[in-house]
Amino acid sequence: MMFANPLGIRRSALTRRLSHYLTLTEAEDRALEAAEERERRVAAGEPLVEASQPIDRLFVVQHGWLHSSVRLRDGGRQILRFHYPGDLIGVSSIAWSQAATTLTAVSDCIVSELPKVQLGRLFATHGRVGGLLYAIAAAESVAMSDRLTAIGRMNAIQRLATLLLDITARLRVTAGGVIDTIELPLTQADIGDALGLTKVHVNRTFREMEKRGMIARNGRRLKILDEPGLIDFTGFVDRHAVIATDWLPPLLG
Amino acid sequence: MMFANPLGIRRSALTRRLSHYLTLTEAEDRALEAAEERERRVAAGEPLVEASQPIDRLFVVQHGWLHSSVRLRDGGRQILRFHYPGDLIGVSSIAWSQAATTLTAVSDCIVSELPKVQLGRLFATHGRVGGLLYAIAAAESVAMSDRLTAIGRMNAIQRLATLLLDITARLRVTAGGVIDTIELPLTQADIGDALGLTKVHVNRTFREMEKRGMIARNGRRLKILDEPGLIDFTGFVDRHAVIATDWLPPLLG
DNA sequence: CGTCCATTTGACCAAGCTCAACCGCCGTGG
DNA sequence: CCACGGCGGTTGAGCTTGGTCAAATGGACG
Repeated sequence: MMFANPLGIRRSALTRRLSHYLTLTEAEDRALEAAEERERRVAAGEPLVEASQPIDRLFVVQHGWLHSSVRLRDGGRQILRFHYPGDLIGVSSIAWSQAATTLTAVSDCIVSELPKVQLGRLFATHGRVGGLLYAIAAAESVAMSDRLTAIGRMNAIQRLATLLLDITARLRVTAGGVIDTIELPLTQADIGDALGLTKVHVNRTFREMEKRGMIARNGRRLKILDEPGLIDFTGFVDRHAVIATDWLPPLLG
Repeated sequence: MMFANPLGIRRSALTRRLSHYLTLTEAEDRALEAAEERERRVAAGEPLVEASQPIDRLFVVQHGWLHSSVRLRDGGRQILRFHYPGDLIGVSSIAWSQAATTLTAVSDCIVSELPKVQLGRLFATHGRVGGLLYAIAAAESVAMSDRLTAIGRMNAIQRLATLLLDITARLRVTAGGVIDTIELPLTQADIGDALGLTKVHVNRTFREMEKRGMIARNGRRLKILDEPGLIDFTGFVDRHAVIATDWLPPLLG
């Protein structure tokens, strides 16, 4: 838990995110907060969990960015997803007792621990919350399908454009307001590993997008100049803004 | 439900698959069977659901193969996943009220319908089953990460090899026994759309694998000649064989 | 026997990769 | 205070993998 919690004040980023989608009962809120244990800090670039390491807990991102990745035999790397505040991460360890992916901090991070056993308890006693977690997992799975589609069937410019649009859309969920400028803590090598491109080609693609007036860069600050145009160009769909919860049953007694 | 169910006889493929991972109580078993509604047949090549079509239910594959895919602006297609008996599909409709992907029968199929509302009820009343569904979703998400990695960072031979290994591994869950020969109902164009390759290059890659003695083909019957070799060659990991359930709480009451 | 569709093959093309060098910024140590 | 080293970004030259276009083959089925 974050600490003794007079409802509404300084809750876990997970609880805050969930109540963004669904009004939680006091009991559900308390159960969620109680499931989380001590916090950990991870400095930018440091690993939180290494692939194939035994693990019995998940993590909730409270602050900062991380990514999950895998290393290949030949030294290559694929970045699978980025994780933002409010995300429940390390989910692959639910299905097995070892981590399937490496979790690495992109910026300085704060995460809190959520033991699998606590999650199991949560599913058993607050099934509605379980259902909501399932829905969020489904949405994230679709977001990953979008990345798969981009890598499988789009050229470099479209891949990069969808990534930038996706990051912006996800940040808006947490930040609330209207954002069109983002501070990218990623290196071009990171972006390449996420998009299935080399860092050299990521660089050329960035410059090409600038030349075409799609984006403007200033250091790692990046501004999307024509978002509707990019959305049309890539067929991007925002998977983060809304999630249906109408199918969850009304509160039990 | 399939029909009135004296436990153990002719249950839904979903119930059978779940009990492969976890011993279900009689109540859980009954609730699962009751959640499913009428069955539908879909002929090979026919769509079951079209992307962006409004939908309020999921489907359980009872028999046959399907795939989920998206179409691109330029006419291209990306196949995201294949679905086999025992799979709960159309999960993207949980997060929204319309389908995110198109579901198409690869072979002649039987599916049964599972309304979202029933799923919600299942989560609320049988949280342990909800947790198991969550674990399976997590495993499938990792399997999709593997495909992402293959498309993003591997060459054509490795991509095709991992796909063949993955299909074989998944079929073993349902079929039980030791399989090294599979009947592929997919065209080479389908395989290309799943791997981010053109059908022409899929063909060349198949021939190259034959030439190297990795596989043997006879019509659409395909035999993997050196499975350990291929596993080593690709770094393949079987994501289907086992799923941890130890974190789920013991039965309530 | 003809039609349709999947598979196969060839010739040529191009997006993105590799290798290599260079730049610019920043933190560190002398 | 400045020199040095390292990392990320930038750019060029040449190459490779896989794409494109087009045509031929072959099997299944009415």
